Amino acid sequence: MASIKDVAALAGVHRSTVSRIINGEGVFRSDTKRKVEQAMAELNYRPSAIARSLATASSNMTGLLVTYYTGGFFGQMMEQVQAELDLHKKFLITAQGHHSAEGEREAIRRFHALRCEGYVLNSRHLSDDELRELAQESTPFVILDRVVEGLESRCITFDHTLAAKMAVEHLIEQGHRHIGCITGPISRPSSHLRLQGYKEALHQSAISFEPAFCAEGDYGRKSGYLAAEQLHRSAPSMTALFSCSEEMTQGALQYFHEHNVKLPQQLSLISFDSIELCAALYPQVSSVHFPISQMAQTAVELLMCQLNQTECSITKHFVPELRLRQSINKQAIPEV
Amino acid sequence: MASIKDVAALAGVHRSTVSRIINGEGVFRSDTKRKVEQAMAELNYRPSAIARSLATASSNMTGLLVTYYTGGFFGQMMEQVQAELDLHKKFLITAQGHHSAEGEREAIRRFHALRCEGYVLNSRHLSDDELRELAQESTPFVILDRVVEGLESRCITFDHTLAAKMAVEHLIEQGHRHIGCITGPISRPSSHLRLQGYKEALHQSAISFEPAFCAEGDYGRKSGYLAAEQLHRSAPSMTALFSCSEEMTQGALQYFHEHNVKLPQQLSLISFDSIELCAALYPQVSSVHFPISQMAQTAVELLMCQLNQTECSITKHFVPELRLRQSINKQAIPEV
DNA sequence: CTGAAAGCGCTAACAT
DNA sequence: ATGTTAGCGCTTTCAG
Repeated sequence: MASIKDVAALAGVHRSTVSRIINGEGVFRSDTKRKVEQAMAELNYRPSAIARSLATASSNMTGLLVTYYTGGFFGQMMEQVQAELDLHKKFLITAQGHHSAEGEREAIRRFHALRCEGYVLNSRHLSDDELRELAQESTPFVILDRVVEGLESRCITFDHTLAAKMAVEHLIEQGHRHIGCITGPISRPSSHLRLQGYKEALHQSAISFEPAFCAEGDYGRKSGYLAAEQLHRSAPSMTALFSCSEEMTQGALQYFHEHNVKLPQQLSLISFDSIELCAALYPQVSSVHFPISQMAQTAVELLMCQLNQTECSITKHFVPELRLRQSINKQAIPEV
Repeated sequence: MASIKDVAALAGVHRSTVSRIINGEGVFRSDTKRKVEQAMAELNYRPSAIARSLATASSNMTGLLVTYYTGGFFGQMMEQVQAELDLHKKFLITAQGHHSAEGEREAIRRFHALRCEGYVLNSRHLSDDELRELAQESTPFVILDRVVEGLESRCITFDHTLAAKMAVEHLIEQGHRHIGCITGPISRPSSHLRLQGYKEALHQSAISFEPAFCAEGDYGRKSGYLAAEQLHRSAPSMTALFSCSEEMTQGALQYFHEHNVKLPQQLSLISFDSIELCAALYPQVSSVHFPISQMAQTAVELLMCQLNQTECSITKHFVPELRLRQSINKQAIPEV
């Protein structure tokens, strides 16, 4: 593999001249420039990003931690982060946390070994303390979709509670009073927040919270199917349902289809949605949109500001948006 | 950031000793080892993968080219490739080709700049010639899901034609004779191969090929919806349908749901499937499975063999497998 | 068993 | 406008 030395030799100039020409620093005699460019072409020379990193003490790499590569949600994140990094001519290094604190730690170790200049962390399992500790070190990072006390300036956040509340409020406005909920795993903070929003909406309309109207899933499709089954049994009077993830919604729809529950005639449905899967279901499902793409993009922008030490006043907090589709019916409000 | 020098100084030994201890090369006095390990811990030292790359002339990085990060298909590929590379303690560098030859070229340039030791290419737009040219250079690579003449030893392949043929044959065995097809974009080789299989199956049973029974999509969901609509009009006698991608199948199902076409009562359906999306649809859709995960894993194995110059006799060719689900009905075979 | 020295490919003062 | 020199953090002979 040709190195800068070979190019210099072939062009009959010094390495540093080649380096300068590559980086467009300074002014050169046009024939020197031509000779060098010719030599580079001839040797199919590409500067080694690695050697350059070492020399400049900057790797030009950014680490992105996601839980998995599969699933549209993480795909969106990677896509956006890559696009934004491309703009800044930075390399992307991805790693998976695999739903464990140790996995996430390992990912960060990898970024560190590669001397990434900054990280975008969609961390779900590192404790707030551990994250605060990490903030003591010199590598800047941004936390995507999580609020960590003391690290507010690095957090890109979304109001999960409000989102859930808006969804359920909408159901209530349509006249529904018997509203079920398929939650995520209760152990996960985001699930907790969403359940909270469900409860708040009910409370606000003086509808009592019934455990029989809740079923816990794991955000996965299969669990949505099972949760739908459970609710079908435990809450036969249910006329509307709020599902905390698009995958679970898909599973639930599968169950309802198999058991001849017609949407929206017999049951209205609204769902959390980040990757616009809800529009792909049939019937198309109304949703509250969780704008992970924009959040991911913003995360990179914020990180770049930190890297350049520039002040930037970016919106770091995102708000939900209702997207109404075919899955909701009005319910006659019962005479009291 | 602490360097090996700092560790050496703190431990009171030479850099090279530290290096040897890190890499477990040679034998050391136990107290030297202890001192060094203590110093490393104290400084939170991690060797720089970059400096190491430069010194050893091996980056330990592998490049993976995919078209996009989104979409379950590419997610699967990345997931498997990462898993396999983890086993070999290699770093993964991903890049997107964005459905253009120039995009794919740019991705490879990036790998080259990073001095990746090898590439896994899911290339769709580079010409065979360009790939053969690339093979002249010193970096080994493996081509995932494509056959390139002259590069057979580097290709991990799948029999798309046979897959399509098996799917349609199954429909025919169930008594269907009026079978539609939603194809991928005709310009893409894989689409062409699948359409070929459809035609072969028909031909083999003496069913004539009718253009009105084919609609072209772009492998995306929306296009599946539109194709279903088109076929619904142009081929009203159709009793069974073969869809060339799972996303298009999802779109088609959406259309049929909206237009009250019952599956499998009024229409039987079979689909290509790689990420097991078909089992998530309702009704669950029968499919021919395209084992992209295993192929991706195998691609890395093959690449590692090439890197280590070891002979390995891996199965490079994969075959389709039928997965029967709820979407197919028997059709009474008409009396002739 | 450990130290000394050279070098990987590049950049960045400092000269001239 | 270009050459000289040193050095980034690590590995790898070669000594001893």
